[in-house]
Amino acid sequence: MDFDIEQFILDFKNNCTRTYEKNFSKGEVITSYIQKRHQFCILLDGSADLVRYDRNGNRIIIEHFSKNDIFGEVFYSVITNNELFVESKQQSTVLFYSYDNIHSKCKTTCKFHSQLVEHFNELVINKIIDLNIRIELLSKRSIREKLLTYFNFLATKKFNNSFTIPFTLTDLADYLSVDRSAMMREMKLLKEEEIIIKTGNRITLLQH
Amino acid sequence: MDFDIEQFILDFKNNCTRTYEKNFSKGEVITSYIQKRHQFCILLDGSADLVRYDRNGNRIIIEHFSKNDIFGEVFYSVITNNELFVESKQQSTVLFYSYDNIHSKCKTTCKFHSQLVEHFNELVINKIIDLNIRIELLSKRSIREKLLTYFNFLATKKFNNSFTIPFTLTDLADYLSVDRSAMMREMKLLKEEEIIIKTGNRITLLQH
DNA sequence: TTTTTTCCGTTGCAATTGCAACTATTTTTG
DNA sequence: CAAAAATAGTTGCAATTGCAACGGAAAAAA
Repeated sequence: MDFDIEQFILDFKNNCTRTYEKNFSKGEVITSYIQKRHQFCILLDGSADLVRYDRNGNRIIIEHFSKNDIFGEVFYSVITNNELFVESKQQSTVLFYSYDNIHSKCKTTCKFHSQLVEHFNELVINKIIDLNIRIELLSKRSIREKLLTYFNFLATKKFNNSFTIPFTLTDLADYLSVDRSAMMREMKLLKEEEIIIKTGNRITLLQH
Repeated sequence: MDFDIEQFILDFKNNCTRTYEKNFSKGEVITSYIQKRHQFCILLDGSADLVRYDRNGNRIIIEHFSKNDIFGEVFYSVITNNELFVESKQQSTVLFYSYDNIHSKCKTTCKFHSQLVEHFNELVINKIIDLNIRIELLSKRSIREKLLTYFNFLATKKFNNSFTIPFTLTDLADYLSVDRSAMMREMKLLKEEEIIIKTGNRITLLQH
């Protein structure tokens, strides 16, 4: 993101009358995308997942949100038959913002809203990048490839071959859309073949 | 799309000096997303696929484009390690447009460019919807589910239980990221179990 | 600090899938 | 039109994966 998101949020909280803050504890549903709410949310603190449950009861994690991430139905409108939820993964604080039309400026002199209109494209394009990463992961044909692609992605992001998985392993399986036990089996093999070192959620990628 | 894309393209071709048209025959690469080109393309006629080849030589079809679809690296920037290509699937005509900064208006009185800035959000949000559909498909755990989800999607789009697959079956397998022969086997089972009727590329979904 | 719940780690087994290797059919091209 | 290329359709077999069902460790709640 090219602009200062921290300052952006501060301006937002101080200047916009259409916002409110709310706390959520672990497991609570922050919002759902069943009908249009003309609202979006900024995660001020904590973490949350965008999830879907399909007819077979499988849970799919579409995206993982952490501090300062923005989510709202503008990014997901008219997608699927299934219902989408954002679930809090821990004690989280969320800033809600309601709008009539996201692309038109507030009548009032709301500094935040002008900034929003200005930077909306950036926000959206960041979403697109996230979605494309997810497609790349899901399009891999084996669990091994999915894991290694994801690990490589995390390593690149951190500029380090050691990193911490931002999910529980159970959630990682849902994110990669594979069976958890099968994923654990594959991780075990990756360890045995000395392709990775794994200590809990900390992974080190070894050069082959 | 809320605005008249046909009129939009017409204005574009007639008024903007930064455009040129080019024809492509089947199999030709229209553009690649290896480096930034500050350019995007409108498919005036024909069809094309956005594809990626991974290290194992698997081809993955990310998106399928038909008449009037817009594509360009603004939608895919900074995604992956792999190279992305747009390949023409048949005799196609493409309108190229180069820009310095997609969000700033032309210095000249280019009607097209103002329209573009105005409608860019819509275009991008349509992209997001496509990407989400693809994620939904890829996140299904079995070939059967992927096929049925895709078929349901096509049926919904056409308001009809009968529809034509806009891919060759070989390409459909790449789009769903599954082995072609395994997909064919699954289709055969779906026919035998009288869940679908299949005549070439024409599918009818039967109510269970 | 117990108790409860969630998460991790494992394994046998059956089902699904990918791979390879064909033939048949359709489409394209010289 | 004939030859070549692409696509469709099959099948056996091996590898991978999902499912189910555990026990143990860790984290959260009481």
